[in-house]
Amino acid sequence: MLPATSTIAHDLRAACMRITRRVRLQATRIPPHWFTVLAALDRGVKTATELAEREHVSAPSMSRTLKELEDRGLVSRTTDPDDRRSRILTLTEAGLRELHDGRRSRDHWMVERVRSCTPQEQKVLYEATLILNRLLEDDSR
Amino acid sequence: MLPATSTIAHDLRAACMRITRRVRLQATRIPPHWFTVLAALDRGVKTATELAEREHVSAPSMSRTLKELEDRGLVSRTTDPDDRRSRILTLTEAGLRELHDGRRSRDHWMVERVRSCTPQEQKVLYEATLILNRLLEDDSR
DNA sequence: TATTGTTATACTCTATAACTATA
DNA sequence: TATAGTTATAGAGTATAACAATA
Repeated sequence: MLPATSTIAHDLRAACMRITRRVRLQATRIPPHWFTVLAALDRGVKTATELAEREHVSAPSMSRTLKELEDRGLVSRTTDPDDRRSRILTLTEAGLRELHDGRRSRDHWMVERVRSCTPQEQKVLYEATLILNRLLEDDSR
Repeated sequence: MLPATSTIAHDLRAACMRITRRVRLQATRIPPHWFTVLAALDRGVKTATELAEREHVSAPSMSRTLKELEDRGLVSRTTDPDDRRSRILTLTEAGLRELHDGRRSRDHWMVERVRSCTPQEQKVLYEATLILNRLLEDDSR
C-alpha cells in the first residue's frame, strides 16, 4: 500500500535535502557559491546584475565574488563597448576546467551509489528524476 | 532505453539539489541550521557533542547555536546528574511547536507538487525515496 | 590525562547605504 | 534622473585555540 500523499511528499523532500547535504561534503577546490557562478556563466549569463538576480544575491556580494574569481583567473571582465557602464563576463579556460573538475567531484559520490543499485532500482531513480524535473519546471511558470 | 549510470547519477544529484533550493525558499521563522538542531533533538539526540558531530559543525558553533535556542525558549539545557560535565538537551513545548510549523511550511510546496502527480508517478517517487534513504544509510557505515 | 562544553578571536559571506561612471 | 557596478561598513555564522570543570 502506498502512503498518504503528504507522507510521500515529506519523505521525498527530506531525502532530497539529505542527498544534497551529503553531496556538498564532496568538497570542490572552490566555495559552492563560486561554483554556482561559473555554472551560470557556462549557461550563457553575461552580466553581474543578471547573475545577482538569478542567484538571489545582492549586487555588492556578486561584485565581490566576481572580483575574486577574476583575481584567480577563472573569469574575465571586459567593458561592454555598447554600454560602457556594463562589463561582459566570460569564463576563462581555467574557469571552464574548474567547472568540469567540480562537476565530476560532485557527481562522484552519487555515481558510486547508483552503480551499487540493481537495474530495476536505477530505472526507478531515473524515472523519479524525470518527474522531479517536471515538477520544478511546472513551478517556474 | 536507460541512460548510463553516470548520467542517471548526475541528473538525480542535480534534481535533488534543485528541489532543496526550491524548498528552502519556503522560509521558516528561524534560520535553517536552528531548524536542523530542533529536528535532531526531536529524533532523540541528547548532547551538544553528538549534535556537533552529526551536523558536521564545530563544538563552539553548536554551543553558540544552543545558547541562542535556549535564550529564545526553544531548547532547555540541564546538567546531567550522572556526568556533571554533560548537559542534557530537550525541546521545550515552544521548540516542538516551532519544529512542527517549520516542517509544515517546508513540506507545503512539495505536497502541492506530489498531489499533482498520478498514482503511478507517486509510486515511483515513493520507491525512489526508499532507495535514496538506503543509499544514505549504506554510506554512513 | 581525557572529555564536555565554553569563551576569545578572527575569517568568510552576506547585506544596506553611499558612491562613481555612464546612459 | 536612472542604471551598472563598486566601495564602505556592519552583521550573521563559522572555525581554531585556549580555557574551565569534571571524569
